Amino acid sequence: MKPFSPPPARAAFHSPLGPMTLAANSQGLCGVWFDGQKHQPDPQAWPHDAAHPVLLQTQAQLAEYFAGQRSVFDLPLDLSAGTEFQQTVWRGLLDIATGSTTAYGELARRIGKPMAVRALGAAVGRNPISIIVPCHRVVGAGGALTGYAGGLDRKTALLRLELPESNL
Amino acid sequence: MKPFSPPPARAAFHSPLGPMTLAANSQGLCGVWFDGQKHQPDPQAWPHDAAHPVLLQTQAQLAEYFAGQRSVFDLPLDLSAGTEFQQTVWRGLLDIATGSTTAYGELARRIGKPMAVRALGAAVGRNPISIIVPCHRVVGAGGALTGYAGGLDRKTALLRLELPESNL
DNA sequence: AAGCACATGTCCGAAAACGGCCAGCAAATA
DNA sequence: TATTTGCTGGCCGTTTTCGGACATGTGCTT
Repeated sequence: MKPFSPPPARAAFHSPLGPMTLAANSQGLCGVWFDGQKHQPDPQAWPHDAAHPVLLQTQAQLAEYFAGQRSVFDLPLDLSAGTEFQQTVWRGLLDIATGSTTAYGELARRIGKPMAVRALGAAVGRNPISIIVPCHRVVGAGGALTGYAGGLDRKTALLRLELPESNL
Repeated sequence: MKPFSPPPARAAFHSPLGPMTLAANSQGLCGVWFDGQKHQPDPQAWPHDAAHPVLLQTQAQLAEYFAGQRSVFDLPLDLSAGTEFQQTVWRGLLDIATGSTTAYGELARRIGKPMAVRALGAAVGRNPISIIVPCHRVVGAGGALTGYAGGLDRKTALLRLELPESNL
């Protein structure tokens, strides 16, 4: 049986790219998903709690982000749901600045596992905290947008939002 | 991810048959193990809480039981850790009166799964709440004490305690 | 230029192994 | 003959094991 972990809570967020679900526990924000995206856990799994402080902050900062008025998030995050490798990858994602992109291979090198490129791809795909842990900023070696759990359309839209003058 | 489940707590109990560990959550008692027995989860997994009301009641009732002054337990139980089949089996165990025994095959018939005798044996062996869910009262078809997660010695001792005039 | 093999960690489904059994025989006792 | 003792095979839920598939990139072969 697993060690004790505090009760989580859930709230909704309506983004320009569709409805989303947010999740948090006492450690911090632990989930941000586009409803219906790949690998999303059952949203009913946690009790709804519109008053959770972290969820309120998240809603506010996401709204600013989509309005083009925020490029850095300031929120407590809980990534402990992932394996050690996954957490390493996800923390690596946090170092990719808004407006820039990084290739899978480059990121693999950066976390010290240059050979685990493909495994890294899988880990990126399971990132539980969309947008805030910016998995959408990882692209193929040639610059191609190779995949996104929320759908390539959304990946394109997010990058376009971050780089208005780009030619996506 | 699993549905929300409240924080558990743990306490110790010193029985005449050796040290034990008790565990409870807000739903009720969820574990009673002889320390070191088979299938016991890591005792450190939960925080120690000597003041938990259910644990206190359990300690009191177990003490009375070992003193020969209690044959029926009155405690809230949480069996939800098991699969559906296991829970059915465990609930079946609760119907075996103190001082009596039942064969594996008989119990299988009683829960409506006469063919699942062997699967039932496995489920009985994983009973998380020793003594109070009386898995020690299940014996082989010929009356032999075929197995016990806490060791056959303890099984014998428990039955002898419940049936002083028996010839075990 | 296009195709293939390989490296890596995790998840998921399928398949196989494993029991706290028991009844039916066969063979070994008395 | 009348009891034991021992092996065999089938029962079924759970656990364990195993084999692919992946949000890729490099290097070597056609």
